[in-house]
Amino acid sequence: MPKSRPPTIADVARHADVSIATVSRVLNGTTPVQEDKADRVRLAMEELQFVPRHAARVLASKRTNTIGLLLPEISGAFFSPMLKGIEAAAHEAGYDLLVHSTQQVKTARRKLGEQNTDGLLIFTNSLAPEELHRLHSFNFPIVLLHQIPPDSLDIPVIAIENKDGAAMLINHLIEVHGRRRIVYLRGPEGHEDSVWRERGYREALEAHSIEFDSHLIASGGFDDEEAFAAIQGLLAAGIDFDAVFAGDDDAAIGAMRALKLAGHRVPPDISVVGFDDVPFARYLSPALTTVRAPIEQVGREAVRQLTRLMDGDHADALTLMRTELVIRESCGCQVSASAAQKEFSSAGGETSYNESR
Amino acid sequence: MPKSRPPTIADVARHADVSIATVSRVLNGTTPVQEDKADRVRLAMEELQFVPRHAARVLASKRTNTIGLLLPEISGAFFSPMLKGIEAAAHEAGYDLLVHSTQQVKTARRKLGEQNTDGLLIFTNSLAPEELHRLHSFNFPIVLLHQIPPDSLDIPVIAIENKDGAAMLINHLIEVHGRRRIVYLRGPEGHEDSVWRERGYREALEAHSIEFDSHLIASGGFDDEEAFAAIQGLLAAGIDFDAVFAGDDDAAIGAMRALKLAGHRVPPDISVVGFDDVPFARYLSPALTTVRAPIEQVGREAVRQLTRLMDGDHADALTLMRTELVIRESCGCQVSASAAQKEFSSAGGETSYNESR
DNA sequence: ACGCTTTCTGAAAACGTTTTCAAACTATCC
DNA sequence: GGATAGTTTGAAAACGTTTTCAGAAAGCGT
Repeated sequence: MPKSRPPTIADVARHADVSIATVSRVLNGTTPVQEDKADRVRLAMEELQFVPRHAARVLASKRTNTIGLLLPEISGAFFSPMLKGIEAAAHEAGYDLLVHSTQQVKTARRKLGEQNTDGLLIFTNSLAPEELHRLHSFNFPIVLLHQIPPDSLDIPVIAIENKDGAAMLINHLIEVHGRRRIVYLRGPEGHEDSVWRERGYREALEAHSIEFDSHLIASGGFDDEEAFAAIQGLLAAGIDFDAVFAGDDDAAIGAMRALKLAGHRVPPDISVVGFDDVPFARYLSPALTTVRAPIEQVGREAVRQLTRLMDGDHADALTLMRTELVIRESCGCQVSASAAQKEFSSAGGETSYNESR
Repeated sequence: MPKSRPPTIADVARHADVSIATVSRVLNGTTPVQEDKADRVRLAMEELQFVPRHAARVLASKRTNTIGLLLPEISGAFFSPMLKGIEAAAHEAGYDLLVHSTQQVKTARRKLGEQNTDGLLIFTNSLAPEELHRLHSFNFPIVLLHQIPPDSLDIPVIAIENKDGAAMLINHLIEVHGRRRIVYLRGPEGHEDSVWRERGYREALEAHSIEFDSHLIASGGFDDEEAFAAIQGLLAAGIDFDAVFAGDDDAAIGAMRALKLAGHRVPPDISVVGFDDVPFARYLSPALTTVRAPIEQVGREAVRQLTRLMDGDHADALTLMRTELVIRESCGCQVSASAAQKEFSSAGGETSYNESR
């Protein structure tokens, strides 16, 4: 007997001498089935190595059991923990994960939208607003990451405390290290995180009666090369500054590099701080002072809200994840030996430090 | 007229006054259709905002247009470029990407295997050998990443030149820096990359008539914490060594940290080298000497081989990606200003350096 | 005009599940 | 003992495409 085609539910039914409906029921546990029959079915499935055909289930049940993830691009140290959180949470909730990086928005629309996914996780800038409108118009489950919905659509959002985080950083630079001319390196065009961080930056300046100086703003693109170039530009233009708040940790690297190359000492001459606390931040030298964003948690939380939506429940309109100041050395602090030891041996919080000036 | 349910191909057919078969044909371009009819169909699709239902297509056509990616876990700096390459290549080839991290192998089997995916990309250790056997037994398209198939099954493999890379590194440590007692930090249990790197390590020692000493082998787990602990263990045990070949860059970080904490200077006292050249490697201090693995390329190549297989063509049994020695400072070399400059301003190759001893 | 290809087209049969509906049993209660 | 309520069950109808098959229309050489 040639094992020609993979077994279907009908084969299982025949083999167990029940109807296909019964097989389906033990498969899904939708309706009780007599124990002996159920056992026969399970045995048959095992023997035939039956694997349900996903497409058929989807077609019949109208549930895809899949969630889609839309991203503008996969890159940076930021991405990995994020995906890890999303994948783990999706898995736990019983969903598959379809990943789409949308250099070209068009194709994404066709494949992930509506019919082919039970819900969508959408990262900043990865979908055009009109498409968002369309999906939202028929209540398709969506959760936005790091992006407030356009036109105040009521789509749930997961974001981090950018403004507060930035303000903590700037306050520290001003209050502890006496910095007053602090450069801010913006992130990519239209990136919301960057906008909020700038807002925190400005508010912190204002709270200390330091006038905002637009010469101190440059574009670092959340990218090491771009930040490098930006700082070189500032230096070449003769702009005077004593600290750099890089848009994120990647940009901080570029900034430090440019400063060192130009002969400036970081931090005694110029402080540099980042944002995110990606894994390598603590290993730079000087170790990077930054703000810790709970990236993996953001991913998990996004899935949690999305599953609520998919279950027909109500999701929180806005989930703002707490950020936490992480003092290391690049701001000018000297981390005490014990604190360093503590950070090094466990990945725990690091709050104890000594001021250097 | 209440817009109750999403439009189907039948609605489009009615709207354009053709049969559903014709709609299907213009959708897929399988058979020529008269221009005017085709236009009517396209118009109707546009007006009705028709989106083909993936599940129905899959069911009818028996092609899922999806490839699955199986990983043991999502983590480390290594992962991001890899996924980037895979996603991009899959996208270009017209496939969707389903990502599964397989802490629990069972579920993965059900959802990704055979029927629900056109092909599978399988990363080291993420699938049990018997399952591999089963899939292979009916010619299911599979490509293995960083893992030689068990029992010499003829499943295509993408791997990197681990042995040569490791040997280059060790040769450099011996020949240029006169190191002779070189620690090797193994990766996770059963990780093939680690095995090959160790082989390169041993061969390089042998080529220089240095006897292999098992005391110099420890387990670093491709992980910064584990490597940290391993080096501390070695130090505590009073093992004498003058260099550390960490299993990968993450482990190198941990090693450097442990050494510094114990008061050893890296590199004058002890050289440390890594493997992979993840993005942050150049930013450590001392900047990490390592071997560059073309991670993103590995991902792209894997997809390329897999698509061949899925098209029924023959794939290359083994694709070995070249690795490249990247000399920086942690081995003891002093990168010249111009070389550093070059590396810093472009991400290009960095081969020029000065020896320090 | 007449057959003979060639090109397009529509009806209808898959594809493999879930779900609805009603029927067939089994208890349970008076 | 009979009626009623509650379980389990199977037949058959979706689900929305692709694909096969045969027929209609159109071109073309004579």
